Amino acid sequence: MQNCTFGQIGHDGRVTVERVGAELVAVVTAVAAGRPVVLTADEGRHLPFGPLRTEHHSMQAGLHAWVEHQTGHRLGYVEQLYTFADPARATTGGRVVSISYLGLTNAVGDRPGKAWRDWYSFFPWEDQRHDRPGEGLVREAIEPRLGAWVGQGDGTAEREARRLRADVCFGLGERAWSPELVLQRYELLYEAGLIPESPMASADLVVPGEAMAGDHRRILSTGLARLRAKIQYHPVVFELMPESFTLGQLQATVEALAGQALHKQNFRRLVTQQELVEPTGETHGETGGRPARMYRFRRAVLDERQVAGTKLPRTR
Amino acid sequence: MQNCTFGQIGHDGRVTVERVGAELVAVVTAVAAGRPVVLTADEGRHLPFGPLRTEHHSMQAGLHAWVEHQTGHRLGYVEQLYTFADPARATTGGRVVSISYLGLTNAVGDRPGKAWRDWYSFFPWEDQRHDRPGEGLVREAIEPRLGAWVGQGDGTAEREARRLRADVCFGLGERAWSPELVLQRYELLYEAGLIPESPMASADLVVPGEAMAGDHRRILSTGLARLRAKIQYHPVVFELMPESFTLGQLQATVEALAGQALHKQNFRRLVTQQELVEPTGETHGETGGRPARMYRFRRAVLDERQVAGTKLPRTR
DNA sequence: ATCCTTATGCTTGTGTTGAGCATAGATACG
DNA sequence: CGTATCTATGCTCAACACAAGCATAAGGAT
Repeated sequence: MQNCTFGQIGHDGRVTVERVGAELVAVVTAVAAGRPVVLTADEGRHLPFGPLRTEHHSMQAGLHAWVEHQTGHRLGYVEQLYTFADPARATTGGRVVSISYLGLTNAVGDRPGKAWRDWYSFFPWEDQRHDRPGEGLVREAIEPRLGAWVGQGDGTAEREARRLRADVCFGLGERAWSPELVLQRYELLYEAGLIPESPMASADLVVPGEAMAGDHRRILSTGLARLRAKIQYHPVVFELMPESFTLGQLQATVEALAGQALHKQNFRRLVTQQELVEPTGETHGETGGRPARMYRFRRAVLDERQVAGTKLPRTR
Repeated sequence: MQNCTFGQIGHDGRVTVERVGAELVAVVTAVAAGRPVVLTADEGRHLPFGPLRTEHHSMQAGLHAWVEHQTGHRLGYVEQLYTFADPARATTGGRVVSISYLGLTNAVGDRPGKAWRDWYSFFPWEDQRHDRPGEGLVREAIEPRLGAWVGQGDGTAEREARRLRADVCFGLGERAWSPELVLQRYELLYEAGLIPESPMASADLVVPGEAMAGDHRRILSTGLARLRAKIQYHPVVFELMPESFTLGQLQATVEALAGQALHKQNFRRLVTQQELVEPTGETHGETGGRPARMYRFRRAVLDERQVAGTKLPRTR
């Protein structure tokens, strides 16, 4: 008889599987007028979530159907994020497994009880588009408080480790800011007690940014991190764009996600050179400058290559 | 009252969560003497799996404890792969959610009932280390059979799409072979009926490679794909290495994972230049050539940067 | 007419990467 | 002992990718 389980096996050789609750959590995002937004419920306190139901053919299908019903818009892209087994609920007998998904759509349709909220109202420090080097929330509010946390470490080695971690996460000292470290930054602030959800938090030291119930802000940060990483090697940005758009709008969308300003000329070269888009022939002249050409996404690239992304040319 | 579920809510406002079975599946790999191996059970028919149990503090902890108990070796690295809701079992009332993990260790210890199997006994076409261009299993067995599958498509458009997909997955025509498309290749072969697990399979057309029970070979291919992708941007290879090693051994390990031969001088330059390793001062002269210097992994890089990988310099 | 704005094209310097040549230090064999 | 052979290691060079900036085009506002 096989002996291949993590736990014990019943006498008949069949595996005894504990029954747990299963729920789906969705991080649905869109970009509207240069603002990245996420679908929330309960006045922004929750991400949309709900039980996995038997009639869902697959989990992805369930999420698709549900979001399209709720928002009236097609989900262009769905990807599984992570599965959490909430330890807090494990001991109370009713263990729950949360399976989280990232979904992208290109239009925001409102429904009662749901609201699109700006990403950066939950993570204000992640938006560095308008910060000058050496200014902004990180320098003014976060760096000094993390400095205090570093100083509270036990012993030199512990303080050194804390200093290094803070520097890497927030691009302090001579280090560069890495947009995709969203989750690591959230976890660091959590451990340092600078987040309201943290058990170690003291109200007067908390960093700006709206809290969410349970671990939903943590799940949201996982979603942002994944999306920021993904746009660098897979053309998912286009799921957030309308059918036709200007390169300026495309860049504004990428900048909204990355939280960083990009070098315009290099961004254009990258996009056009990779043949990710083709001109529609029309132009767009609403901006009070030279009218921009309109483009559409060449969906064929999704078949032609498995790797093709919107890399990020650095600053400005 | 909030209205934020995928399904219905009870009268008290609490969410009714369906109870499902939860099981953990492990893809545990090591590299021994240049062969990448995976831990299997039941004569290679299964990956190790078992129920999620209440006493597991977290799922990762459960996997760690379990594998260390089974193999006697420390798991250096554990990462969640994917969560599957097996649709086949959904309708029979006993829905099961499978949460799969990738684990890496640097030593193979045997226990009764478990066996380390070569990756490439399950996916022979993924090992191209010794193939010359234009030869090997892909050219001889897979390309012609996929050609037939392409020809069976309905209409020109469908045949074109099939041709494109086959070319991208297997690097046919002028396209390059992408090591990390392991899952896509498995799925293509499955759909084309060239895999024994497939319902469309005909015994005489099946491609070489051992089958596994259920979807375990699919889960395994997910693990390989993740690992091949990960070594390019994160220094996980070192979890598979002993404490000290030569650059030649390191290269052999990476080649075993990638299934491709690498350019030796460039590989060395990449590793040393990134300061991933430091010399121990000892040398190793078992190979009948100039003795190689021994190195150890600089664990500090894991803290210093979040991004640091073993990129793959191309062929030979 | 002048200035401001946005869009778009082109150039230049730097760093990364693929590929190959050359040398060093050991063993095997006549 | 000399030579062939093997692996390890160091170095060079050309092609390419990328960051950064300059220059020009085409519209609106005053």
